[in-house]
Formats: sequence, C-alpha cells, structure tokens
Amino acid sequence: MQKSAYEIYNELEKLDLLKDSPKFWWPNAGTFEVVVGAVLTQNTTWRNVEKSLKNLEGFLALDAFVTLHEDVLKIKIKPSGFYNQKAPRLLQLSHNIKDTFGTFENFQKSVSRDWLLEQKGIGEESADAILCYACFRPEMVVDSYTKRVLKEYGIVFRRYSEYKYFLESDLKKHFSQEALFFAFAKFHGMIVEYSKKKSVLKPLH
DNA sequence: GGCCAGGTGTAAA
DNA sequence: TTTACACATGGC
Repeated sequence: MQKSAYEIYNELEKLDLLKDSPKFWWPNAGTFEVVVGAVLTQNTTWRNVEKSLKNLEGFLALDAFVTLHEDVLKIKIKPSGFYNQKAPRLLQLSHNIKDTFGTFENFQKSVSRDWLLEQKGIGEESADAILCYACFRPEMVVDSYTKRVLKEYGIVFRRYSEYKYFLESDLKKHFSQEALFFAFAKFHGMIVEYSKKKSVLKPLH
C-alpha cells in the first residue's frame, strides 16, 4: 500500500530532523541571498555554495549585487562551479528583478512562477526554491533528495510536475492556506536532512 | 583517481 | 517529447 504525502510528512516529523536548522530551514530565508543560493546550488553541494556566499559578503542584497562586474562575480562564485554560466545568469536575473519590480520586497510580493521560469538559468526547481524560501510562498521544492526519498517509498514519477502535485495536493488537504508555506518549507527541509543523515549511515549505491 | 553534488539550456533524434 | 551532452569545483 503506497503511503500518502501527509503520512510521509508525519513520519519525517517524528524524527526531529530540523532541530539544528534555521527557522525556515534555508539559511537567511526571506532575503535576496536565497535567490543567489538557489542558482549557485544547481548541481552543486551546499558546502561549495557556502564558500561562494562567503566571498560575496557585502553584496548579498539586490542593490549591492547589481554593482558587481561579471568577471569579479565569476571569481567570487568559483568554488560553486559552473561560474561561466552562473555569473551572467545571476546578473541578468538581478537586473530583471530591479527593472521589473524595483525592489526585492516588491519582487517577493509580486513575482509569479511563470516570470521566474522565463529567466535564463531558472528552471522549475530553482523557481520553487525562490518562491518558497525567498518569497514565503506555498510552493513545494522537488530536488534530487526528494526523488531519492520518495523512491525509498516506492514512489517514482517521470515529470517534475508529477512529484510536485503528489506532495502538494495531499498536504493542501491537511493544512490551512496560511499554514501551507511553513508545511512545504518544513517538508522539503526534512526530506533533505533525512536524506543527508541516511547517506552517512548507509551510502546509497 | 573516479564519481557525484540541493539543475539548466541547447541540439538533435 | 525524449535523450544526450556541456557546464566546473571540491569532498570523499
């Protein structure tokens, strides 16, 4: 019998996986830094992203970030890899945020998933990460950890949208609209922490 | 030394 | 629509 998303949520919650994590799991949730981190972590370990974020100290607000020159940015984000494509994409995205929304606060309030997906370098996962952890929207992030954990439960889909629907639709039945953002933010956080913890005990493969 | 990580864009079948 | 490949560093 296949478990529902809510049943998996409750199982993970019992493990107290987020006790050492920030309030909304993603470091500095609700800030522009999440936008930068979401792009930098693409196919990259968070450990390497942290090195880049440290190099970017003082530039992790929208207005400061757009003053960076591309070649300088490339050097700063070198530790998180793919810097030749991530640097121009991050700068373009930041300028588009400024041109379209004016401020980061207005971006948080007004941006849509479709607008994010039009940006070069933002795919479905990055869009959802930004919406959830930078904008506090009720959007569930699906990443490789999510697929790995669900696979253990015998749940496998083909498309990103199928994973997202499986997780979101069931939780929507059990949480109020106001509680949904926190439930999604927590759920994804628990999935990642569970997956990380497990791989220490027993490497997959 | 080889494999892989909190993906995405592009080109070709 | 699906598959294949480039992109790059650092940890194990």
